[in-house]
This record gives sequence, structure tokens and C-alpha cells, in this order.
Amino acid sequence: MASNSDKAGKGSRKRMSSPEIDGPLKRIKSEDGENGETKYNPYLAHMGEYKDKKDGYSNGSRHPEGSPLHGFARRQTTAEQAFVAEDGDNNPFTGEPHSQQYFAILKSRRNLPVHKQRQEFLDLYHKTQILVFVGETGSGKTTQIPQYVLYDELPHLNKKLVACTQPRRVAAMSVAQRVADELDVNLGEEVGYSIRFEDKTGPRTILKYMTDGMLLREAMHDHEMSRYSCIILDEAHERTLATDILMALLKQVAKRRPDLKIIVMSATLDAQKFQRYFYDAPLLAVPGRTHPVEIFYTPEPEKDYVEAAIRTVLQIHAVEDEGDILLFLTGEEEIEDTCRKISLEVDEMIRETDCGPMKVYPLYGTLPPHQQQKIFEPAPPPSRKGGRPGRKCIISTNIAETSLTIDGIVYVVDPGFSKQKIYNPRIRVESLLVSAISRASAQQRAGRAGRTKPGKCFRLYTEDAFKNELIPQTYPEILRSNLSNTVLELKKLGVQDLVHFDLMDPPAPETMMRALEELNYLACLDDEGELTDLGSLASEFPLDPTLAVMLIHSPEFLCSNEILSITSLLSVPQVFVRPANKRREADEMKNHFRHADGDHLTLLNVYHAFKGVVNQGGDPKKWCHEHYLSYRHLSSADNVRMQLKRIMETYEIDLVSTDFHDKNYYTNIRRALVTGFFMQVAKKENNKVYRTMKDNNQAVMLHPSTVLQTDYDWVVYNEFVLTTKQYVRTVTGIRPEWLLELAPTYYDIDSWEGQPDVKQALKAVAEKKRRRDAMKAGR
DNA sequence: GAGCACTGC
Repeated sequence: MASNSDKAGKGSRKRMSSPEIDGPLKRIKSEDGENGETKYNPYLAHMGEYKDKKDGYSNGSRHPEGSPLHGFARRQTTAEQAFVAEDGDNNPFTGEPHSQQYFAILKSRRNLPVHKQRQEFLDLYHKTQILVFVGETGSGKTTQIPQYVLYDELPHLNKKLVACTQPRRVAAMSVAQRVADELDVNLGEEVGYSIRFEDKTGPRTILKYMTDGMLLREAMHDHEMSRYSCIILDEAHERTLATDILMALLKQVAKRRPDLKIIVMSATLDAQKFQRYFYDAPLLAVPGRTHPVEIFYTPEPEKDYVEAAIRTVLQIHAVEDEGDILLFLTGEEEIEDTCRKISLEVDEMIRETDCGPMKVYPLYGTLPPHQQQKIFEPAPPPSRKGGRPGRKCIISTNIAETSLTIDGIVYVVDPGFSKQKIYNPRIRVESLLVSAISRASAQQRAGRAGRTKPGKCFRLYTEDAFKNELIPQTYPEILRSNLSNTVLELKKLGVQDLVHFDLMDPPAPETMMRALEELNYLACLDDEGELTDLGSLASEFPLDPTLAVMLIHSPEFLCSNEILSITSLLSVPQVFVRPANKRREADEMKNHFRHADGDHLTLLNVYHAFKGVVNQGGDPKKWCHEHYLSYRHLSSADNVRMQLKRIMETYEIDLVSTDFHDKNYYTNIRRALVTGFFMQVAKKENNKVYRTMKDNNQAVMLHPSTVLQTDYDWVVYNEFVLTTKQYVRTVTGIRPEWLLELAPTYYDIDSWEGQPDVKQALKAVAEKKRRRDAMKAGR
């Protein structure tokens, strides 16, 4: 142990005492970066052996007398033991004395509902491999359960981690910070988080919060998830694509790894479904801590939900007690519109009655962060002394249902609609549709009224509709998505038999077939459905297969630097900003970057200009503002670009450019686009209408935002947009002979079915090319 | 000549 005390004070954390604390081997390892010594200490060699002994670290002897964890046997601990250790002077995981703040937080932790059931939790945890845990909002499950697991798993002993997944990055980051505080450790040391672009964990990390997508990525290279001794899937009821795949995967891994424990945490609804899915796993339910919310329904269905919503909000403002209002609507335009209308109406009310002031705020995902922050401003004070209190009204998309929590909401107005993604496998198109929400969603919305005190929820539909028309749960994402990316991931994850892969809600066979077909055309899967080398490489990129394949092919066209930039820009939200009152100015600015051959090349021009400003030490923020570009999204594209570039370097994909003055500079890029987008091609039918290829076969128009000027008969497009009309967005002109040359399987004329005019046109192109080649040869 | 629910790698 002497070597440990020698080190005291040298590490990043000041070690005050307790050299006898367990884990010297670990500590030395983590600190040897300081002076480059003691990678291996022969006196401590025996401590590395416990791993090989079957039950070697469960006998308690690993924690010497005096250690807070003395007597703890892995997976045999009691809540009482943990309480004593938590109450101790020194932190069992770091050896440091506990801070004052620690004891203050500990007190509040013990008031959480979940605290009472710690022993019950441990009893179940000990006797089962998979556990379903159900806890309502406010139960403390997300912060406490992983800590209960830590005190029982003792992950510092077997060098395995406890992981807890979250659907969203912000949640992973903020919960990790909270738990680090609760455990009295520095974030990034014993407790860390891992999200895209940021890995805040270290050699000492024993508890890691991470996004579900991140764990899935890791699993692609470690099918056994061997770094973890316990995996906790939190918010499983949200049923993200990543969570669904992880659940199916973990079911398989659990069979191969009896030592791996799995906890699936969910909100109450549908708990039995999770239980059944996990072989009737035991279930532990913990009550939440929220205030009651009184629900009101309309007696008759409302014809116009926006109008009804406005009426309801004004009514609340006129007659209800103090408290803020949250109204759920479906999209940006609807929200901005309603904000204006309500503000005007309130102004009138103030003039005519003695009602208090009301601030109205919009809230949706694409709103810049500083404007999103405004919703947290306090409600306005009464307009005169002794007047009626003011309130704020937030008009929000679904973002306020799960992602953002606003305290102080007492009234919720729920018209019962949201925009939802749907996938039509027949024409391979994802689109957004305003649809009725589910009962689970309605309950979640109502719950937002009871966070700080008892609240009221006004549902703008009948009770009968709630009971009989709303579906119980929102369809999971996996049933509403194009699965090309997912299928490629599954193949990479080593799932051989997709048909029998045990997903909780298997997608439609047609959706699977479409994905397999698409991946086959992209040559990511061979004709037997096996992953090809190209497919394996493509799956390394956090991109849609189309983009990944294009990027991998791009060096052949001497433009991988440029395709890398374009790919990054296509992976972030629209970089062009178009404020409602300055559309003309914004469009004029956009024209500065216009490339006559299409939008992809225009994006590239924007990126080059942006980088030019950055590299010349200009003020990119100011420049973006002046040019109606989103600094946020351009920076994020730059971030994505760096990540993709690193992956390209790892797999030795050359980063090359054609000389800018070469006449083929842009042609090479357009040809490279075809290697990925050859299935997203539209051919001009008449002046306005284009038609997409093969069984997609849709009449589309070029989106009005396009800069494409030259009259191209053939275009590639990035996106199919279904709104009032069918549009293709982000389009670039191409030459049809490139299709025959670069995607010969897809554009095989002999096997071409349907679309006789397209077939005819392709035939003519092929014939022309043949003649030209013959002439060249004859010369 | 128009609109973009929300996440995630």
C-alpha cells in the first residue's frame, strides 16, 4: 500500500488520507501518466487475479478493515450496508473525505420515493439477470438506481463499468453531473458521460451515462459489450430506434454472458409489455412524486383546434388563479401565428377588463437557443399595484413533452395533435404528418401541469375520443422509419438472421425488404444479404448509407475533400436562414453563393466562404448573420466534418481534391454525387414536373428554394419533401450517361420495368454513347 | 415560388 501513499497528492485529485482504501492497482494505473512509472507493481500483482477466480471478489476480503466497503461482497450487499458506507466520513470510491455538500444532498436523496425500496431493489437485482423497473416522474430512478447498482456491483474491483443510457445528449450530460455531485466526485472521473463529439470519461470511471446511440455504436465493435457488468436502459418507454435495437441485442448478449445484468427502466404505461418481452422478468414499481392534475374534456369535438386552443388560453387567463400556461401545437408556423393572435387578444383584454399581463413565448426545436432560454424568464408582475397577477404562456411543439421541462406550469392546454414522422415503404418516403397523439402522450402532457403544485389540463377533445379513439402508445420509431441505416447497423452488429431478430415490435416485412434492396443496390450487401467490405466500411460512418457510400467512392473522382464537406452539410439542419420579414434580402444573399449546376455545389461554396472567413481571422458569427446563414449549423457541420475526416483517416480513405482551376473540378463532384444518390434521381417530364425513378415513380417539382438554373433533364436530389405538393429538395443537375456508367445494375436497361419513357430515354443515351465510342475507336 | 415534430451516431 506504500506506493499508494507515495502517490498521494500527485494525482489530479488531492488525496487526503485513507491509503488503505481499496483499489491501489487502479489508482496507480490512472496516475502513471504523471511520471510515466509503475505501469505494473509486482507487490500488487495478486490483485489483478481476482478476475480469473470464479467468485474471487465476492467474498468481501477485497476491502480491508477500515475501508468503507469492508464486508461488501459483490452482488450480495444490503441496503443497510450501503447506508452505513454512504454515511461514512470517507468516500468509498475515492478515499477522500466527504464534503459538506455531499451530506446535504444525501439527505435530499433519502427523501426520494425510490429510497424506501432500495432493499427491495437489491433483492430482485440479486436474483435475476434482467429486471424491469418502473418509476414515474420524480421517483428519482435515473439518478439513484445507477448508484444503488454501484454499491452492489463494486465495478472498481473487476474493472467493468455500469452504463446508463439516455435518449438525449443533454440528459446524459446533466444527469451525469448531478450524480457526480451526489457521489462527491469530479465529473469525468468516477462518474462520466459519453455522447457524440464528447467522451467525458476516464480510467477511473465506474459509472457512465451515455446516449443509447452511443452504446449501439460501441456494440458494433464489441458485440459482447464486454466493458460492462451492468447496463441500464433508461426511458425505454420512449422506444427510440437505438433503444429498440439495444433491447433485442441485449436479449441475445444476456444468453451468452450470464454475468451481465440488465435493467430496463420505463414509465408505468406498458410495463407488462417490457416484462413479457424479457422472459417475464421481475418488475419493480416505484411511485412518482407529482401533484394531482385535474383533467377537463370538451363536451363536443372541436372543429378548429387552433381556434379552440386560443379561446381556452384566453379563458384560463381571464378566470383561473395564478400559474403559467403551456399549450401544445404542432409546428413552427402554427406556433408563431398563434403567439401573435394570443398577444393581440390579451392586449385587448387588458384594455377592456382588469386582467393581468401575459407574456407569450414560442418554443420549438429550430428556435435559436437564446430564444429558447426566454421561456425560463419569470412571469410578468401585475401591471399595477394590487392588480391581478401576470402569467406567461408557452406555446410549444412536442419538445416540451419530453425534452424540455418548465417548472411553474399549472395549466396545460392539449389539442391532441402533433407532427409525426411516417414512412411509406411503397414509395420509400418519410414524411411529417399532423396526427392524433396517443393516450400515453396525452398523459405525459397533462403531467407537465403538476410539477410544482396541483394543476389543470384542458383536453380539446371529448373523453370518449380519449378512451376510444386515441391509440394507447405512440408507434415506436422503428415502425415509422426507413430502415436502411438500421439494417446495415444490425448486419455490422453480427445479426445474421434479421427475420428472427427478436425486436419488441417487428417492422413491416416490406420495410425490411426495401432496406435490404436499397443496401444491395448500394453494394453494401451482396445478393445473399451478407455484409460486403463496402458495407462494413460504410457502417463505420455515422451517416445514411447513401452518404457513406458516396464518401467512400469520392477519392476515385478526386474530390473526397469536397464530398466530405457536402456530406457534412447534408447531415446538419438547413444552413440558409430565411426570416419571415426579410425573405427577399435572404434570397439575395443566397444568390451570392449560387452555383448554376445545383444546390450541392452551392452548399460547397457556402462552406468554402465560411472557412475562408474563419481562416482569415474574421468574425464568422457576424459574417453568418450578414449573409443569412446559420452560424450554429455551419459550425456543427464543421464538427461533423472533423469526425468524418478522422474516420476516413482511420480507414485510409484518401483525402484528395481536383485543382480548382481544372475544368473538371465541379464535374468530378457531380459524378461522385451519382455514386450515392443514383436512386434519388428525377427526370424532367415537362416544364415543371419531374418524375422519380423506378417503383418510386412520383411526379415531383423542384423545391422553390433550389438555385438550379441550367435546364437539366436529369437531377439527383437529397430529400423528398411531402407538404402541400411533392417536392425534391437540394438538387443538382447530372448527365444521364453517368447513371449508366456509375450505377449499371440499377440502370440496367434490359431488366428495366415500367416507366417506358425513362427506359426509352436511357436507351437513347446508351445508343448515343455507343456511337460516340465507336467513332472514337474508328478515328 | 415554399415551410421545418423530435432525437441520435
